[in-house]
Amino acid sequence: KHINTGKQILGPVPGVEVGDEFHYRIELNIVGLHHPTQGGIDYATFGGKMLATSIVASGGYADDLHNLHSLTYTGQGGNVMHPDKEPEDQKLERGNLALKNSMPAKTPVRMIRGFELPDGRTKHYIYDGLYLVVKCWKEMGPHSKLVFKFQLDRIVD
Amino acid sequence: KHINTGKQILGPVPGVEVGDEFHYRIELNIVGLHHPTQGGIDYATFGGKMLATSIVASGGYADDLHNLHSLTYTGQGGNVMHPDKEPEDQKLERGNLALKNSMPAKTPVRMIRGFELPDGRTKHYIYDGLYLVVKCWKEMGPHSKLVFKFQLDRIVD
DNA sequence: TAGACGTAGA
DNA sequence: TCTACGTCTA
Repeated sequence: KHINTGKQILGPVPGVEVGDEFHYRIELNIVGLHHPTQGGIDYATFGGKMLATSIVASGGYADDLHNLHSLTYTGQGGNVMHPDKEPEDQKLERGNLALKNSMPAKTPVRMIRGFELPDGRTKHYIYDGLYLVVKCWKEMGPHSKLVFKFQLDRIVD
Repeated sequence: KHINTGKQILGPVPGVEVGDEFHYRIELNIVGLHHPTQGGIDYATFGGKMLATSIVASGGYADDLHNLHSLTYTGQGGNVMHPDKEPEDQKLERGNLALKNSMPAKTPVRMIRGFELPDGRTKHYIYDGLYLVVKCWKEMGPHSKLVFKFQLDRIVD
């Protein structure tokens, strides 16, 4: 199997097929599918432009899984994951900025879906192929703070 | 290689040899050497008595590595690892209690040593064999709070 | 539900 | 130095 070179790439990762299953986030890093061990959005700069390379949708945020080929992904930040901290507006930076740039650039984003096993406590991850960001907008979250939303549709050959 | 059955055992783990090297804490869990993914002291109840099964010495606390066959291990708790929180006396509970019980019980404790690679940021782990708790005491830590100390010596055949 | 000698990347 | 859709056990 392909071993992560540390270099960021857009599109498919050699040696990883759609449907491949992983047990831990660190495995996604090792094979080069998705580098952050906790962060949901991976990105890098290509030709001076920050673009998203992959996202993990594992239920941490209020994503909307329309069907097997389209979903709405929630941006990061704003203390959404920290109920004890003060909620804030999400900012157009880091992963959020990268996902926004990926829309006009029409660059592919690797999708990894996290899911709970029947035991109800173990989580696994499946590589679900390439998607495009087709829409992005801001909306009011449950705490009356701004949250970014990104619609991604599967790339159909 | 042996796969973790979830069951706690005292002494050697089948399939793991002294000197075996691991890249991640989760690997120690998978092979059954040491179950907590962050905690330094693993323990379980055997015949109604809580005993330590393994410890990881990776530099997080102020341990004292006398030589390759003996070291002083610092107990857990007291917010030692949380410089932003208020320091407290460590309590004789959980891992600390298990290590204390292991001394009169003379039961073996698996030792895993963590060390930084030459790159100065990556950490690996080596299984260093079986030790006995030969001494335990309390002392005043740098914040004038009580800290537990445990001296462990390698079991020599 | 919360604590724990975690990890990688910006 | 800090953030991040972690991961395990009690």
